[in-house]
Amino acid sequence: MSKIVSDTQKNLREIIMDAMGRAVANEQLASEPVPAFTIEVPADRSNGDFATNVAMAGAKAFHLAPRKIAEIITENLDLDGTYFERVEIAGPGFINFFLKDRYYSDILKDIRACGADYGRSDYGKGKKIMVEFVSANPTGPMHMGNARGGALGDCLAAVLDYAGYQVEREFYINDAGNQIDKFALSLEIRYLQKYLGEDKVELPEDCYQGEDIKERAEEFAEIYGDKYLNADEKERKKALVDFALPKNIKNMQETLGKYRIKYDTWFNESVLHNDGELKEIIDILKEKGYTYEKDGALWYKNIEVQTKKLLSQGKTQEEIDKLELKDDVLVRANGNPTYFAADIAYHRNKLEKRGFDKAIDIWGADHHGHVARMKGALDAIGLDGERLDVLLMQLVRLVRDGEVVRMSKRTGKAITLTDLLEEIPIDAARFLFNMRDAGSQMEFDLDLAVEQSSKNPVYYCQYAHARICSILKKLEEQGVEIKDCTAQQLDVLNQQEERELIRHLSSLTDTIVSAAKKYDPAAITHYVVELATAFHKFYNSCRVNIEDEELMQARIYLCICTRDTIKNVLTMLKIEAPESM
RNA sequence: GCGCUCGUAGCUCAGCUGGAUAGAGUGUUUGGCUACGAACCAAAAGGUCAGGGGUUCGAAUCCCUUCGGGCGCGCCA
Repeated sequence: MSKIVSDTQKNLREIIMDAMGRAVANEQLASEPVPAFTIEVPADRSNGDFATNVAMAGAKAFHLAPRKIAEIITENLDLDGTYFERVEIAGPGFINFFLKDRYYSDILKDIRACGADYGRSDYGKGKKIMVEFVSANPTGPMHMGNARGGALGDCLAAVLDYAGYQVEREFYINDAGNQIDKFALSLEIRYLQKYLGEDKVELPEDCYQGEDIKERAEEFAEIYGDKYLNADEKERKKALVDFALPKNIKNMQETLGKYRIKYDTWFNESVLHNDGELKEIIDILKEKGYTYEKDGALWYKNIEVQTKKLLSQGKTQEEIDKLELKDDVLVRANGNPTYFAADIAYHRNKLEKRGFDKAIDIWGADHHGHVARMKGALDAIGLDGERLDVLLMQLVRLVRDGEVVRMSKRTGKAITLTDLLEEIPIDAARFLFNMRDAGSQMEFDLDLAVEQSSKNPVYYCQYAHARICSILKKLEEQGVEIKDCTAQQLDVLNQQEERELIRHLSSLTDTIVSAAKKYDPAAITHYVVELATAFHKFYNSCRVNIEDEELMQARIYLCICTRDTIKNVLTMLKIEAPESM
C-alpha cells in the first residue's frame, strides 16, 4: 500500500518540530508548548505542495508576528535527506513547502508495485464491521429508496474493506411480527375476494393495498384453487405466507444480485423469535429494572435511559424536558413483541453473539427519531451504543424531462427497483447514487443515467480508461516496446499537467481512508471523476507517442499507473472498466 | 409545539475537525482534430455561501438567532 504521501506529511511535522526545537535552543523562540497546527495541501499549487499554519497558530504563545515566527522556523529547517526542495513564506504567515521531482517518481513506482492493491491500507486494522443495508420489507417490491440504499451500502462496505476493515454485508429479513400478520391478512382477503367477490370481503385500510398482493394471491389460487376457501383461518394464512414470502425474498435476492450486491448473510428476524434471543432481551431489561407494566403492555424506560445519558453529556433537566421523551412498548397487551424489542435483540446478536466491533445500519431519514432510542437501549443492556452507527439516507426523487416522476411508464404503478434497473445501466445506477452525500435530498435524473456522453460522469470515467487502453494498444501495434522505468527516468515528468495527474493518483489511499472515516462513498466517485479530468487534461497537452524515447516511456508509465488506478476504483465500486467503448 | 436535517452560480451539487482569490458539472457564449479515441480539451460569463449577530489574526465552515424546504414525534415498521 502506498504510504509515501502520509509518511511525507508525518515526516514534515517532525521536520517542523525539529526546527522549532532548534529555534528554542538558539533562544530565537520562547520555550512555550508547541501550539496545535495543521499541515495541508494548498488548493493553489503556487502555494507549494504542502503548507503549514504553525506560525499563525503560534503568534499568541510566542508573542511574535506570524511572519517573524515563520522566518525563524525557516532559518532552522533542515531539509537534507527529505523529499523537500525549498520553502517559502507567504500570505499572513504560511510556510509553503515544495517537493523534489523524485517524490513524484517514487509515487509512480509505488503505484506500480502495489498493482491491484493500490488504494488499500491497514487503517481499519482488521476490525470486524457489519454494514446492514436495504433490508426491505419482504411483503412487497423494493422501491427507489432501496435503490439508493443498495448502492450506498454496498459501496460503503467496499470503502471500509479497502480501508482495512473486515467487512460483512447483511440483509435483515423482517419475516416475523406485525407486518407479516398484516401481509397474511392482506393475502387472505385478496384470495377470498377472488372467489367471493370484492364487495363481499373488504380490504381494511391498514392492509397492503398494492397490486403485488393480488398477484401473489392469484398465483396461489392457480396452484391450489379454492382448496383453502373453507379451511381454518390460521391454516389458510400460513399456507398463503409460506407460498408468497419465499417468492418475494427470492425476487429481492435476484434483483439485488442483478444490482451486483452480494450479501454475506441474509438474516431472518424469525430466528430471534424462535431461538429465545428476543425473550432473553426482555428478561435482561426486566432484570436491570428498565421495564414496567402499564395497560397490560410491557414498557421500556426510554425516558430514564435518555435522561441519564443527556445529563452526563451536560444537558440540563430543563432542556431534556423540552424533548418530550417517551417510553416505548416492548411487548404489546396482546402478547406480541414490538419491532423495537426484536431490533434490540438483533443488534445484540450482531455485537455480542457474532462479535462485530461495529455495526453500521443504513436507514431512511424518516427513521431518524429511533437512532438515539436504539443506541440507548444498547447501553441499557450493557453494550456500548457507540458501537452502532446509523447512516441516515434522504429519499430520492426521480426526474425525467425535468419533472418529478413517480409512476413507471411501463406498468403505470410506483417505480420499483426492478423497473429502474431495466431502464438504466447498472454502472450508471451504482455510480450516480453514490455521487451525492447520503444526507442530501437527491434528484436522480433518468435521462442523464442513460446518456452516453461526458454529461454522464460514469461514462466520462470509463472513457478515460478506454482511451488509455487504446493508446497503449496503438503503441504496441506500432512496435513500441513498453519498458520499465527507474525513478530517475521518471523525473522527466515535470510538466504541470503531469504533476497534477501524479498528485491526484497519489491521494487515492488517503481519500479512501477519509471516506471510510466519514462513511462517505461519494468521496470516491468524486475522486475518480477528478482523476479522469486530470488524465484528459494531460492527454490534451502532453503527447505520449513521440520521438523522444525516454519521455515516451515515462509517459507510458504514467498512463499505466492512471489506467490501473481508475480500474482499481471502478472495480471497488463494482463498475465496469471497459478497454473500449 | 418539540426535535432532526438541508439552504453555496440559472439548474444539479462539491468544499464544512476554521486558512490564502469560494470550486466542479450542466446550461449560455466563443475557440481547438490531414498525429496517440473530439464520448476530449481551452476560454469567457455567472456568487449578499438564505438573512442577521457573535467567537478571532482569519468564518461557507464553529456558536446564537430569524426565515424557508424536507422529515419525525403510534401497543406501525
